[in-house]
Amino acid sequence: MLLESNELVTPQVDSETLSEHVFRLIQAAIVKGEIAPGSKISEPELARTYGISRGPLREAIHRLEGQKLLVRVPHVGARVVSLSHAELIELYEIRESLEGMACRLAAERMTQTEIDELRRVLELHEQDAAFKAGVGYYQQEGDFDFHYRIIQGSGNRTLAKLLCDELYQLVRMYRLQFSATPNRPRQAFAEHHRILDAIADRDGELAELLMRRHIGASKRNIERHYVAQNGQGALTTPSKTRGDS
Amino acid sequence: MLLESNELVTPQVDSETLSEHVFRLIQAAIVKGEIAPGSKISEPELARTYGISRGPLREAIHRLEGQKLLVRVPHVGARVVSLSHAELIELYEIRESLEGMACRLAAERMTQTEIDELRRVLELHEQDAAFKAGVGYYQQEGDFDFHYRIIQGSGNRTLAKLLCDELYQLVRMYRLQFSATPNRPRQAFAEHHRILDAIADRDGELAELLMRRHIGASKRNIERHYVAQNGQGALTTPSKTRGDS
DNA sequence: GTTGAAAATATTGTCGACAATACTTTGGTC
DNA sequence: GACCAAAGTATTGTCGACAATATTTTCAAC
Repeated sequence: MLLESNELVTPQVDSETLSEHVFRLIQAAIVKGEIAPGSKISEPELARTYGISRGPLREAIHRLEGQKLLVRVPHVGARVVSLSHAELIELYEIRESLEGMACRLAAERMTQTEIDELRRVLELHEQDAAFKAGVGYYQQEGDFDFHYRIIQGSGNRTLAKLLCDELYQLVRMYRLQFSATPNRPRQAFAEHHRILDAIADRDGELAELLMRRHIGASKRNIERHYVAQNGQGALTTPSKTRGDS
Repeated sequence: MLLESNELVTPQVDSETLSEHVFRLIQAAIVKGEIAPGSKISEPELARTYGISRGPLREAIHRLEGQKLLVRVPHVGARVVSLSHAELIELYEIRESLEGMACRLAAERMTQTEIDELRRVLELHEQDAAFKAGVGYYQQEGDFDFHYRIIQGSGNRTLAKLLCDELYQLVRMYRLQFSATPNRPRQAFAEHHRILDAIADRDGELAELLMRRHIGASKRNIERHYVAQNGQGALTTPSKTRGDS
């Protein structure tokens, strides 16, 4: 009840709509795990928390539902999504397909300077990865994310919006859990490098193939984690800020 | 069997939420072209039209925005989306990728009875296509749609929801315009047949390849239409049933 | 006649209150 | 003690009204 970690009450830019503002706030809270997966969304409580009325809040909730971050049941309420193992795999199959296509297009359409920048991003990662030597190489935010740059480089803005603005919110929710696999970071880095080479060669077909294998490897990595850890059922809280009952 | 075709005006099943109801109503109206692409959505007017208050209507609008059927500008209002030529092509690139993946998965996972049913659907289409002999072969709704069946057969429910419940609304909006291309129907039918054969052979790789080429052909068909018709700019109202050429 | 500013109008954004539905608690019966 | 029913409580769904912002109209000046 007394969790007052909110520096968020002040809508500094008031040109922005309240609904829009609270939409992004809740979105971030869900992705970061501050609101536990599967937990119920109480409209009166959230309205009090953010100091707004239920009107704009409900509009935000409906948008969040569209982004698949919430699941709503009429007359009952909304819960934060909690992907089952199967659903997470399904999500990765979609990524495999979509990012494969993005990578092919990027190989065909990226400018030379964009490719050079991408190489620099990878070098940056290498230094960072060299530090941690095995653990924690995982995609930074925005421009520093290898995948993000390629998707943008595809030139397909609709695809980019779909991947970066929508599906990736879900992906990020569950990414942290599996980042600490022994060899995976090094391997992922090597795969990134080979993808970049294919793009630099303007070999769209190969670039797509490599990207699909890259994401397929991540998928298998998740599957391995799954059989290792718990037997079945839904995945539980990726970052437990608090226990819920 | 007497059936009522006017379940629109009266929300007989009041277990359904008003917002949900009007959401589907407006969605259908947009897809059918009853509300012209690019036209402004007036909240007071729509509220009067459907006999509801602005609250639920706004919630529906926010969901529609998430489905990319509306474009909203804060403090200004919402307009029905009007895809530019480039955006329509981008949409088909996404379909190419996603339905290709779906087709591969379907080849691997569909049951034998599902495959048999799919063959029967195609035979049904052949009879119908034989009638019209060249024009008008274009995907029926739901279970009778070849693509729909394959997507469902992929076993990836997340993918199926994304394709059938969301992207396809947009696709349907613009599908009618290009249905009357001379040879395309026959060719499309032949392509469907080859895809089915690949699925029956359990050849996922080939099935994916063929599906991608199939949708790629549709894409090129659209591109051809575009250069033939108008020089540039956004596509205009697909609503009118009569084909203008 | 055109341009620009200011008033008037309309539309969107937000709120609090009420109705309808789901959930919880209470109490009674077997 | 367990199970079921009814009252009570809480939450979601809907509404009408008001505030804030955009758009249109009016009208004066050049």
